[in-house]
Amino acid sequence: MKPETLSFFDKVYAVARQIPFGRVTSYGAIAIYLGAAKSARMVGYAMNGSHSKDVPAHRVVNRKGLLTGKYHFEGTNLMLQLLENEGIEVIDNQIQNFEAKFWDPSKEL
DNA sequence: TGGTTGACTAAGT
DNA sequence: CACTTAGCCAACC
Repeated sequence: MKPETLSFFDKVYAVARQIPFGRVTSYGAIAIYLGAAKSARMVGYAMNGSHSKDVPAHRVVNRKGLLTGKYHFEGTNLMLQLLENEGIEVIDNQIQNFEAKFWDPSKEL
């Protein structure tokens, strides 16, 4: 492989695409998996371009399980709907039983 | 080339 | 307990 052709963003997309159905992860977890633990902000920043990618951005939330990025989706409830569609209960932008749904790429990938 | 940005996180007030 | 500050760093302009 030639990682040089893949920007940090592309790596983020690659990991995000591998998030299992019905599971979620955090920006920081992805950053750690990519070897840039301090670049959690970059992961979120990368998701800005996820619109044109096949990236399930709705499965990526902050480390509290809060849907901080839901306003970046088209509607106000699209992200919430997508999560609920996967069997994830979300109340007030907060994923319920978040720890059970959490998927850590550095451990499971 | 260099300053600004931000879908984060942890720690402090 | 809610808000603020600071650190972080790759992409963007």
